[in-house]
Amino acid sequence: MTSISLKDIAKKAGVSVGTVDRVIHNRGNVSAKFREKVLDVLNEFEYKPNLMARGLANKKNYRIAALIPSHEVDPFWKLPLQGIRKADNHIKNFGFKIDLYYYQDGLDKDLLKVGMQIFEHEYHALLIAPVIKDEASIIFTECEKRQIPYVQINTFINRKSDLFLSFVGQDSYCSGKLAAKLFDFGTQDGDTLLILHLEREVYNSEHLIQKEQGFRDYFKTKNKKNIHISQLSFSDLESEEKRQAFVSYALKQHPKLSGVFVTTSKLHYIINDFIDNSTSSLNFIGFDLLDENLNHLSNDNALFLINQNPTQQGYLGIMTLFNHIIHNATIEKTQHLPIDVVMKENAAFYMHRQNHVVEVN
Amino acid sequence: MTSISLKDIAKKAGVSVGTVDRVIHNRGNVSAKFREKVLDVLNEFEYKPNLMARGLANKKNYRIAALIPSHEVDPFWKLPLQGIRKADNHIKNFGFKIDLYYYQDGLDKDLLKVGMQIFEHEYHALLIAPVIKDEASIIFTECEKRQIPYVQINTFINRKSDLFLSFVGQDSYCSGKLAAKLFDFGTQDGDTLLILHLEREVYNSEHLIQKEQGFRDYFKTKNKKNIHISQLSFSDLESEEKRQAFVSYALKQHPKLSGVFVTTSKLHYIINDFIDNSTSSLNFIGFDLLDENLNHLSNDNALFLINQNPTQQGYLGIMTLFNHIIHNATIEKTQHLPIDVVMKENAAFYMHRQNHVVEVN
DNA sequence: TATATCACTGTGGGCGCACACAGTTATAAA
DNA sequence: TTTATAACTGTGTGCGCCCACAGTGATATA
Repeated sequence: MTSISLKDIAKKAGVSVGTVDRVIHNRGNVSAKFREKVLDVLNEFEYKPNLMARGLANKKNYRIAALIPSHEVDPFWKLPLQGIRKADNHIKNFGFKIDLYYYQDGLDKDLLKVGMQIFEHEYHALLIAPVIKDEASIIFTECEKRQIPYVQINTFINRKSDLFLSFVGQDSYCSGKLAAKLFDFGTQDGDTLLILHLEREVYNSEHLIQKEQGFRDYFKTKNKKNIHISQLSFSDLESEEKRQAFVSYALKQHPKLSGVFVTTSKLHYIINDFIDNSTSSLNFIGFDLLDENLNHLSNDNALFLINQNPTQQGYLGIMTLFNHIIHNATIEKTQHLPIDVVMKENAAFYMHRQNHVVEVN
Repeated sequence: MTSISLKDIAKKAGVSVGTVDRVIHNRGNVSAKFREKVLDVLNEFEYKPNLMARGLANKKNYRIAALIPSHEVDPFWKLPLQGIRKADNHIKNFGFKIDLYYYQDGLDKDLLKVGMQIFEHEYHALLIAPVIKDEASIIFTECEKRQIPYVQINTFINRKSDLFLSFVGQDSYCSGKLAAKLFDFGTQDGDTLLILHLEREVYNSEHLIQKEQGFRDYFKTKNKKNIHISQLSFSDLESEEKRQAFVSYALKQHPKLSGVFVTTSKLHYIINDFIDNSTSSLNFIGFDLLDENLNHLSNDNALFLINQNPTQQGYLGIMTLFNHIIHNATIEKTQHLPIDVVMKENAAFYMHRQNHVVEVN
């Protein structure tokens, strides 16, 4: 009934627990004969260490660095941070310590600068949101040189190294497709749909490109309603004047506009400008359950928000590192989170979702 | 840095660990003076027991009974079962053992008969899917007499007892509203929408009533498109002849029918009959990610499936009992799971969702 | 032969907690 | 006063594991 213990293994193999321990941890100093014997018994009885006992005895400390954009610049990053904190709580009693590093997204070279500080300390693993590809790549190279395993969240940047354990995030292409399908369902013949990137350097942001591609591809395969797709970029969100100018321009350019697909969490910046300036009614699809966006949901303005599960991204990212370190588990290189379709009617259920787990403390 | 231990508390309170232990577990035999002192120190330092040490030391065994409909009758119940199994894995090293009891839904009094078998053994808690209200109520009464705490999943039956810890499931009313909103988005002026209950004794199934009510209430508050709502029930799903007859009748009755809302997971039984017999194109909304339903999603037929998160229901239900027993945690009486809107484009992400947790073994 | 070195193996303490049991004091009864 | 009883309080053991350290032989060196 009760699972097999180290001592049991030792007895069955005719050695002491110390020897079994040495075999399990590859500490050496074990004769080939015994080593083999122990390995056999270990296998035969499918020995699984008792993690509670291990955790108790093992005073080893594992340190993880987490590098994400500051939530003071973009409130979106509060959510992954929450997930990281939750994971921290769940694993801290196994001797894990997470240090947070924030970089200013938008401030030139800040990802790189803050990232390099990490290497001034000894870390066993790194969680990173590699928003800026070029700078992140330098960090990755450094990790690989120092043999530090890492997990990417939110943004995927391909690396060949074994130290790149996993990407945790959304499937951007699919989310674009999904947005298109929703609009297709609720749009009249001959209408125009606008893809709106509210970021600089779109060409350098793989996930935005993917979303647009998915959106376009959907209508490439089926477009019975003869819907017209357009695309614009704009990033001076803080200036009301410029926003207004941009929106009037966009509306003038697209007289039959019926829907706007904003590819980031920044729909809330500009939705009112569209509503105020448009003569006809518009549908909106944006991303992420920020308070700012949710307000518009309850106002019946934005029809759909696509939830990228950012909190889960942080949580899963850390847990992936934990499982790698503790269990040496094999891990999927890509861990896609669900693409939740959120409307006024079901938003509440996505807000304070619990992670019911075995709480250790 | 490292969290505070029993011994620390003992020292600070000027007593031995035994006394602190007695206070914590309310074992009595502690003078009022010391009891208060220890309680103060406990509070001041926010003592949290180390669950690893506790788990190691505590050889106590907890037994949980789980009573759900057999998945041989309705494949839906495979999903909650999966969740229960997963939870079992996560907590078995804390000395928890789950025994499964299956009853035949539809077989008269079987819930009651199988349920009463549970009381032939000693259980610390019960998880139950109380599909049949009258029979389940007798089980609840027995639990209350024997002081066995229980959690309901899937179906909610209100009880005043403190032993009724929580209901884990969907908010049926909201899911009805959500279905209405989706149809509203994609429906033309003057169309008809049909609410379809594919069950017997609808009047006795609270969750079906709730779904219908939510659906109707949505259009009560806003019906700019002047959409007509109708309702039908049908349950002879195995007979092709009767299905055909029913569907022709339904279509004839509703010439402007554009959408069908099936309130259970049984959309797959009847969707083809509708498609084959209808001259115009129809939209469908149903429940649950059964393989049978998913096939239709990928065929572009059923537009939306609402996911009730049945696997999570099983998982959360067990974890709720676990947390109650181990942490004596206060628990929300109602734990609503998200109402996921599932389309062809995001279905895959809901299929094999992981629960990343601290795996103890 | 005595001694140092090496390769290996077993032993024991301790992680934080639960619980049985032994020890201590106060109170009531003889 | 002595004894029995009750009301406390402290001590010690073990859960399964990790790891430092103390052995034990065998072989090489002085």
